Amino acid sequence: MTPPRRMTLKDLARELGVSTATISNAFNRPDQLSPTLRERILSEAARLGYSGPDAKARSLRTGRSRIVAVVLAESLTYSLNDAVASEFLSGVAEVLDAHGHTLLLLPGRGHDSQPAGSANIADGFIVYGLMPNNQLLQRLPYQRPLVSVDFDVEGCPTVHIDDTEASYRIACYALKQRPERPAIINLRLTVEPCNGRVTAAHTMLPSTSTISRARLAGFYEALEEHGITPGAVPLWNIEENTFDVCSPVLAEILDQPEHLRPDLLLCMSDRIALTALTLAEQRGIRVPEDLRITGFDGIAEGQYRAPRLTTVRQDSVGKGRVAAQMILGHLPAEQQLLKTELLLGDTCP
Amino acid sequence: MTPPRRMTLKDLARELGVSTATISNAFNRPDQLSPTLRERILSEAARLGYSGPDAKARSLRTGRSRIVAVVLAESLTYSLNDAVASEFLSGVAEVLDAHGHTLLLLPGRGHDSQPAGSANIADGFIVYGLMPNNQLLQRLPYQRPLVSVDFDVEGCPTVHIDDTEASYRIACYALKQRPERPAIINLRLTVEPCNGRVTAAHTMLPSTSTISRARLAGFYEALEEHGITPGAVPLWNIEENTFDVCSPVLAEILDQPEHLRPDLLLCMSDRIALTALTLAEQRGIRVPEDLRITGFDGIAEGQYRAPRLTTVRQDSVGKGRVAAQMILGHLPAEQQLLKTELLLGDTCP
DNA sequence: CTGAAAGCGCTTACAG
DNA sequence: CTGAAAGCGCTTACAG
Repeated sequence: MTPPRRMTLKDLARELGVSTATISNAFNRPDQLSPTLRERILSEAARLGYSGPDAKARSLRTGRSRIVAVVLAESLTYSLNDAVASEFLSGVAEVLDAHGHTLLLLPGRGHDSQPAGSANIADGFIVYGLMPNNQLLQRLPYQRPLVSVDFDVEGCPTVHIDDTEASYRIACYALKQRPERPAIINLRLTVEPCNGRVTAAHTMLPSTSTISRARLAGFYEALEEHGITPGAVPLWNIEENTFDVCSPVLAEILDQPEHLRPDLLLCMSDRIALTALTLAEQRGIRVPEDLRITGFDGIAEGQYRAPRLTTVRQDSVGKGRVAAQMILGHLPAEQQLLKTELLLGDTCP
Repeated sequence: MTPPRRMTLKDLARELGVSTATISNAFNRPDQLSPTLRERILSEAARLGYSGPDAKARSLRTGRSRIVAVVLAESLTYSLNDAVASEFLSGVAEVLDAHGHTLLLLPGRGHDSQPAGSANIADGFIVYGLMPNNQLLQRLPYQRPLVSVDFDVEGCPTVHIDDTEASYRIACYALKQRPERPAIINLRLTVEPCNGRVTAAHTMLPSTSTISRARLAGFYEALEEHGITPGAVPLWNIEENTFDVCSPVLAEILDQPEHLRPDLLLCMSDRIALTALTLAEQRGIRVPEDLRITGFDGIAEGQYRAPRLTTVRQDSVGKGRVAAQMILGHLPAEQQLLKTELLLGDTCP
C-alpha cells in the first residue's frame, strides 16, 4: 500500500515521463504545448488524483495569490448579519468572482487586535469602515494595494459617500412638514459607549472621519435652515446597529408621555428606523400620523415591507464593486464619491 | 535610493546579524529564544518595515494555511444577502476567528463551475447546501477535511436538521385550526425552473437529499393526519429565496378571487412567508384573520417585526459553529443532527 | 539558546 | 514544443 501522500506536480511528471514544466504549462499556459499532450496530461491527472498545482506553492512562486482580503470594522458575526455590510461584501464578491479572485474575510476587532498571520497572503486589502487610527492598519503588509471605504487613510484611494449632504437632504425632506418634537437617533456618536440620551457629559467623536458626525452635521444644517435650533433637539445614541441594542433605547423614547414623545425621528440607519417602526406598531402609535420616521441606508428590508421606510439610499453594493475594481487595478486608484438617492416611502410622507 | 522590494526574513536576519531560524522563532516560538533578543528582533522588524513571515511561504513550508474555505451553494451575492446563509457563515466565522483561522468564501455556482485555483490553499472545506452530485465536489482537493451541511456526501461528516420532522411539527400546529383552503409554497422543488403553480407537467427533484422534498414530506404527513388529502392542496414553487422572485408568485396567489384565495399558507422559508405578509398587508388582507401564514427558518427579520412570524427555527449559527469545529478537529467528524424549535408568532396563532 | 542546511511544490526564463 | 535548473520565503529537525 502506498502511503496516502498527496500527489505533486513532480510525481505526475515522473509518472507521465514529461518534465515538470510541461505539466505546469498544461495547467497554466495551454498555448505552450500541443492540445493532444495537454489532454493526456489533464486526463491522467484526473485519473491519478492530482487536482492541479498546489495554491500555496504557486502563490509563493508567482508572488500572487488571487485572494483579496476585506477587513471589516466590526466582528465578522456582526458584519455578516448587517444588511449594509453584507451588500457591500456582495459587491466586492461579485467583481472578484468575475475575475477569478476569491474573498478572504478578516475581522477588524478580534479576540486579539492583530490580523491573523494568514492575512498577508492577500494580494490586496479592502478596509471597510475602520477608524483611521486603528492599530490594525499599521500591521497590514506594506506595499500591497489598499483601498479604504467610508473613511480616509493617508495616501490611499478611498470610496465613500457624502454623508453630510445625504442626511441634509433627507432631513430637509422630513422638515417640510414642521415637527413639534423632532429627535435625532445617532449611531456611535460618542467616545464613551452610550445607549440612550446624549448629554453634556458625553464627548462626541472627532468630526473628521466619523460617519455619525458627518451625518449629524447634515441634520443640523437642515434644522437651522428650517428655523429649528439644533441644540434644542434631543439627541439619542445607539452603540450597535442591531435590533437587540436599538430596541431598549427606542422603547425609552416611545414610552415617554405623549406630550413629550417625539413626532419625528431622524434615524442614522435603517436598522434604527425599522426598530422604531416595529416598536411603534407594537404600541399602537400610528406611523406616519402620530410619528414620522426617516432612516439612512436604503436596505431591502425597509423597502420590502408595509409601510415602506422613507430613507436615503447609499449604494453599498456599488461601493463594494468600486473598491474591488480599484484593488484589481481596473479603476484608477483615486477618491471615489458615490451618489445617494432619496427613497420616499410611507413612514414620512 | 533602495528599490522598493519587500523585506524578507533573510534580509532582516542579515541586518540584525542573527540566523534566519532565530527570526522565525521570534515570530513563531517565543520560548526558543531570550525575551530580550525577541524584543529586539520584533522592534527592529517594525522599524525596518518587516511585517512578519510571509504567509505564502509559511503555508508552503508548514503545509497549513490556517484558512478554511466555505463553498456556498449559490452565488456569493445571493448568499451574503440571505439571512439563513449569513447566520450560518457567522457561526463559522465565530469559531474560526476564535482559533486564529480565517474564512475564504467560494461560490458554488460561478461564472465557470470550477473552483478558483486559489481554493486549494484552504486547510479544509465546509460545503453548504450544494447538491451532492455537483461537479465542484469532485474538483476539491483530495485528502483535505470536508464537512457538508444540509446534504450528504458519501463518507463525509455532515451537519443538518431533520427537515421532515420540523415541517411536520409546524404544519401540525397550523392545522389544529382547520383551514378551508390551505396552500403550500415550496422553494426549489422542481427540476424545471418554476415560479408559480406546480402542475403535473413538472418533475420534482429526487426525494433523497433535497431539502424541499424532505419538508414537503413533513407537510404531507401532517395534512394526512388531519384528514386533508395532500393531493388536493395546491402546490406553488419559487426558484430563489428573495423578495423580488417571491413577490410575483405570491401576488398571483393573493390576487385570486376571495373564495379561491388560500386561508393558510405553509411556506418553506421565512423569506417567502414575509413576502406573503407584506403583500397581504398592502392588499388589506388581514393576517391572521383572513390569512394565516407559517414560515421556516426563524430568521431575525421575522421576529423583529409586528406581527411576528409563526415559524420553525433552525439554528443556522449553530450549524456553522458545529461545521467549523468539525473542520478544526474540535468535534468528532460524524453526522450531527441539530434540533429545531417552534416559534409561535402572530401570523398563525 | 543559536546557526547551517534541506526542502515545502511550484513557475519561469533559458537553452535546445 | 520540451527539459534542466534556479529560486520564491519560509520552518524545522539537527548539531553545536
